[in-house]
Amino acid sequence: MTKRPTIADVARRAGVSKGSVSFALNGRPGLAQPTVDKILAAADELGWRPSNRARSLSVSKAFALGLVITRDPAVLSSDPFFPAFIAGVESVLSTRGQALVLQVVADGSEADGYQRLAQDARVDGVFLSDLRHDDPRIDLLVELGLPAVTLNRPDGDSPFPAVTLDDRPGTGAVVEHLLELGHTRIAHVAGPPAFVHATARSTAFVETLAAAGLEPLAVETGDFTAAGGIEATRRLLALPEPPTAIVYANDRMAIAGLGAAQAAGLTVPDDLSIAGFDDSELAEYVHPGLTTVRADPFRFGETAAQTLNRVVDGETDVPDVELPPAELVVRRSTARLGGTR
Amino acid sequence: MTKRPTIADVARRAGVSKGSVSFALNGRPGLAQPTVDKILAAADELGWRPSNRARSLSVSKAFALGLVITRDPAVLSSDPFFPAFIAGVESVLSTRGQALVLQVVADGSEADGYQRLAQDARVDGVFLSDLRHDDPRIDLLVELGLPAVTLNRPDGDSPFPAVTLDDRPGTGAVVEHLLELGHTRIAHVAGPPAFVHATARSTAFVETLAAAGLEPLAVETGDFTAAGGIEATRRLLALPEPPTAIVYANDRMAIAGLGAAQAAGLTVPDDLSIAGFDDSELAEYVHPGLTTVRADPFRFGETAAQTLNRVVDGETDVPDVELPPAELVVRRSTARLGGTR
DNA sequence: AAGAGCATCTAAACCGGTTTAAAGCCGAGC
DNA sequence: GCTCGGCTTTAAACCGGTTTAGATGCTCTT
Repeated sequence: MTKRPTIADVARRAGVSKGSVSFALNGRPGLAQPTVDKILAAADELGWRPSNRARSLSVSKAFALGLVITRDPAVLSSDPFFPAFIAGVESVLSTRGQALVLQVVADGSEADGYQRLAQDARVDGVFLSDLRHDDPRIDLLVELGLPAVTLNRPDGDSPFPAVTLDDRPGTGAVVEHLLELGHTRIAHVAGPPAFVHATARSTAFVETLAAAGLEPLAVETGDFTAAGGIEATRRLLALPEPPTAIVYANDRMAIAGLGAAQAAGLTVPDDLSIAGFDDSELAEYVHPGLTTVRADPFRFGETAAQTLNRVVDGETDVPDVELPPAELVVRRSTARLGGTR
Repeated sequence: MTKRPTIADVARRAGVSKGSVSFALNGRPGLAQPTVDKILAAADELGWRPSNRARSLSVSKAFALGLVITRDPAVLSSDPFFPAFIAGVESVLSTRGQALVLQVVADGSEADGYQRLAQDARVDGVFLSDLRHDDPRIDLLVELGLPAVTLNRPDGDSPFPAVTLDDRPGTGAVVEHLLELGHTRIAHVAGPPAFVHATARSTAFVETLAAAGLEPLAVETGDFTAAGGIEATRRLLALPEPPTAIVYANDRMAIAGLGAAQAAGLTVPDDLSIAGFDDSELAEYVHPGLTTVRADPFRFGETAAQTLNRVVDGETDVPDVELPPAELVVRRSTARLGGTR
């Protein structure tokens, strides 16, 4: 823990000027090869690593990306998406010497989070997750001049590239799977309609049914939490003509719904088929195993980080990236109506 | 998005020197009150906020704290601890203008994470989570000269303050609860013995039974994941004399175990009582609701951040902080042996 | 009236890099 | 022999703050 060497130490040792060291390190042309070798050797011997702080100041970059998440349990909490997404992001950042700065903000005040990250100039760009319809954060970020990448495509104009993963094929596959099993009274527990991914899932639900000439038995709006899943399920089961199958917009609501159905004396899947979305860890292990839809949040994070870095690096017209759609995972929670399958 | 004002702009506007502005901002003595007012007014009019980067460089501080987590699903994934913990940490940092830097590293190479944070001088201190017995990270951090706070108390010597939350009373309460319900054949599914909190829970389990003159029916080692919970549960149920109650070291394993028991044709709690640890979101909503133990990870994060900041601020001999122990939450997954309760 | 003492403020160095303008050196060309 | 131009290299400015040494001006002693 003696003081770390500075660029001046390296310069002195190599017998050159600070500027030359900087040039050598950054691979700038204009230095003779022997000089470069000499400098790099000296740097190596001293174990010198350029100071991020000094670099930050002189090149006006933070060498960090930011993620703002709300404290809202509907978004954060035990959502399986974020941990894996973050891991994917990190896998890219660590190779580039960048850091990930996390901002957790109170419900509804996400704007403050971006404001802080921008004002403090902590990051060079941010991930825009849990995109909403007419998301005000887009204009905010434009105003703040903070580069961004959106997770999913916003409905309005956006100057930022989008990394998208189409939820609709997965949801459609769930519905078709249920149709094949003979279900016709199918209900949906959606997420809050403010979220783009929530409505993508619910419209896919409705449209797939429509393509088969059917109408949804009911669409209840949940809030992606387990508690919301319970509530919505109870309402559905209390209908005069209850559904024989329920498609949930995420696993948390589905697992909670499974519990509610069992608590109401129903047997899943004999009396009621249940499907989720996310393929969270527990989906495989509850009883019965939950039929669900699996995406790849790690890759989502990876791709989002790469894309964001392209715009941070000054590239213009960075194209959107479309990830392979989520796919159906069939387990025991869905079965032919009224019997073992 | 015009360029942000610098301290020189403020100085010019207030008709003073840069130094004076710095003094005024930091509340240093030696400036006449009217001058201070004048400076602050000028800063306000310009909307000036001192640059973190410049400050970082000159005072040699990062104004950020770091958290390293492994990509290992046993630690991360849908663990309900981290999201809430992080939210608690943030609640402290945001008031001090600090940022939280996250490092996600591959399994087993946590050391690299701290190394990187230290070498890049990204943070002023780190949280040491998922403490292990004889945790090598402590010596590493000492060597790196990076301040830290440990979550739970390490067994060896440690120069860092510890924020602790005693898991033993909670686990003990679970066992006593089961004893009161008449159980005597009680098994435990522990976490990996390398973790301090895993062994704390299992020794509390064993000791509480011992105090009642009983021995554990069996102690299986899980890995805190749902898959591990399933495995351990199957082994226990396959015993010639299977347990009538199982105490799991966390909710994920418990919920998975619940599924395994149901899949094996058992009715919980009639045939088997099950208890978890964490009170994760789903615990309340699975069927039957999971008896578990509730801690307060948000407060844990808050306290850890405050404590770490004290050492970062240069305070010596920062005392350990003991949080109120986790408490028992009784739900329907535990019942009197062989009957409705 | 001069020096001491104090409160107030400023100039300049400093943190550790990057970048620009210019200087030094070399052989080629006339 | 001298100038020119290209290749290397350096000195110094710069990023935007903090901090220290010292300048300034004022009152108070004596």
